[in-house]
Amino acid sequence: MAAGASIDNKTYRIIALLQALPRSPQRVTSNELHQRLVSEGHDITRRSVERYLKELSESQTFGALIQCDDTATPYGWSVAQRQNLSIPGMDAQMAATWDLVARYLTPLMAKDVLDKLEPVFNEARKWFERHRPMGKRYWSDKVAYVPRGFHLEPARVSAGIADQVYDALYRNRQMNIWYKDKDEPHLVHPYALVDRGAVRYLVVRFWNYKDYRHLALHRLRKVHVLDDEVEGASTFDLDAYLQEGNMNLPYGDSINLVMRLYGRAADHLYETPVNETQTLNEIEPDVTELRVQVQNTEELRWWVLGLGANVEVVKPIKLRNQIKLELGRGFERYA
Amino acid sequence: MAAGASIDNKTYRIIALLQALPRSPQRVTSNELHQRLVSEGHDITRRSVERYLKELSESQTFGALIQCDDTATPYGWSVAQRQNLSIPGMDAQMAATWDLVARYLTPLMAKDVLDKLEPVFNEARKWFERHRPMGKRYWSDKVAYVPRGFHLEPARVSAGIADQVYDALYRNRQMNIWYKDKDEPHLVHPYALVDRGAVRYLVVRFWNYKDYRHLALHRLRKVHVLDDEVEGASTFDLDAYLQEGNMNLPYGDSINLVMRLYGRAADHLYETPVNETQTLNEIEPDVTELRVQVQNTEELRWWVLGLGANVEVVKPIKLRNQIKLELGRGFERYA
DNA sequence: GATGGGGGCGTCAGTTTCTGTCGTAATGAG
DNA sequence: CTCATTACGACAGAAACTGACGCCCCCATC
Repeated sequence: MAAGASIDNKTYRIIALLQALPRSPQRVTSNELHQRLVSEGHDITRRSVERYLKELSESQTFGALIQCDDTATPYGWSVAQRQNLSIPGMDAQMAATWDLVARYLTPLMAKDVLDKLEPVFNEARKWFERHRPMGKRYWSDKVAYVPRGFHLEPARVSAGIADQVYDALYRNRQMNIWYKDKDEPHLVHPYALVDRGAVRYLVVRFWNYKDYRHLALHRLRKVHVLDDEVEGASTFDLDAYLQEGNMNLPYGDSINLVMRLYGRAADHLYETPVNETQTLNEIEPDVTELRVQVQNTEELRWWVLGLGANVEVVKPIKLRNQIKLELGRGFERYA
Repeated sequence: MAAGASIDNKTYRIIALLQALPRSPQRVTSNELHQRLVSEGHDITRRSVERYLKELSESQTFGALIQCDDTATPYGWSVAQRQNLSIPGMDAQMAATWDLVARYLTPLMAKDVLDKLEPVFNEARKWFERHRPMGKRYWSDKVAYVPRGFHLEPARVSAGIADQVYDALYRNRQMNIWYKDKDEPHLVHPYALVDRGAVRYLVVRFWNYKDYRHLALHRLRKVHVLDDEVEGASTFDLDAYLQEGNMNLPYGDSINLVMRLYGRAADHLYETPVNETQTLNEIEPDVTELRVQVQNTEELRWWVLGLGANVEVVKPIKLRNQIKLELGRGFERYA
């Protein structure tokens, strides 16, 4: 057949094989790989798979990429940690972008998630090393990323815990968890994960209970994924759940904010508006009026308070009074 | 030769070929590709390169990946935008991670940078579609990312501008720039890029001037990269430059902050500390004392002010007075 | 309008490479 | 100990790949 023909060819088989390989420390036997390729439509014998694997692992191009654990039979094949190969290859733009992404994410993301991206960052780094312009500065010495906002350290999640939680969540599996310093495990049904940057919360139902609970991921000491399915996984609606205000998330009512900004406080809003509904009017010298439709959230109050004496909330009256009260009580602390 | 043997084989040649292909809209001719492969040590005729390209572009596996512009001779070959192929392939973990990364970065990064990552995000998305569990929810319906902090829209940079600026910066090339509404171009030497999340600044020296200036990237209307080298590119030290306080960046003196937190305000600091020097003591019921060594920056003041009436700065006295003054002046606005 | 260089592509035959099959030795589980 | 499974060497037929050549077309230059 003409259609199948393109697939039955060493090159395509090898690509398929490489793509079927799992990342270490997972591994597969040649037998499993063979079955997988066959099920994908490749007409191939197991012997060939074995031959490919051996050849690839000894080749220059893939030698570092492919690992074989031959301490036990059957051998276990995998792709080395931290290694990656992309098509198309890196170029200056891409490498620079990954470099930047790494910097953006480092202060933000939990380390265990970041580790998953390591292979790609590594690929970019290797590109830089290979193309290092002689006697010149690295690209990374030319770009600085200094995020705004005060930085708190992300909570640390024990190694391996996150992997298993994600797996259970993905496959809709119940889990046994060891939480905090409790000794006995609890059986839970996981429904969703809410990432707040520094802390991740797992939305679960404990065995036998009806209500949803939130577990901070970094408080899990140990996890055991079971084979039993989560009950009602398909009917749980995360968006709705959050909108109902179940996690104190910044989903507030929509309000029409009117605020006066003094001095140069309004400058940055010209370039980085709150959102597309924003309008700015200079109502008198050095006083700019901001009108914008926003969610009335805890986050908004932080922002307004953080601007200190440079702003004055005009409307809504309720928010105005809240801010006024907060500033007043804050000032009293120092009396 | 045994060493060269592994490279002289269709599979490896094709991998090398694929990696040598640039991302659209850049493109290469078969001739250039041939030369490149030869220079990498592959012993191959141009005819074979042509054959490979044709075959690949018609194949099932790479058909979507490889593009050929045959409107003019010589043909221009490239990898399609938004397409990617990784080895090893995606798995649930990876796909989930990319999904998350995309969500982290979307509110944070400029769109033009994010577009560069699109191929990888796309690969992850395709994985989800292919492995969609029947009748079940998508992974993305199970994970929410709700970053803390108030969100402002990143400034928009015109298409193509950023690419050229990055290119000039990388290759140490002078540029002609059209800034704001000025009609004539200016000749500048670019030295570095400082990314503040919402806004990116280019550190340059104008032709003939000694001092460094900062240009907001989104204010550039047009850019033309020249072939002349930047003067003194290798001696410019970005870190030192920033430390000198040249950009109002949050590099402040190191201070020993002592602060009282009332009510539940201290709770989150137990899980997400400011940094490793932090200590927390409950000095009386509902009053926790925080001691930590931090940089005394604008960012810190925002954070403290944002916490409103729940905190009281004890030391240093100078900061205490600043905050007190700010709260007092803020409160007066509402009188 | 002629001309020439370069590029794309069809063809072909020799050679290389690849593949399935089979056999053997080794390994590990029961 | 036995048996199933695995890794791997060998081989011959089949498939594919390759380089060489030549033709035609396009475009730039004269």
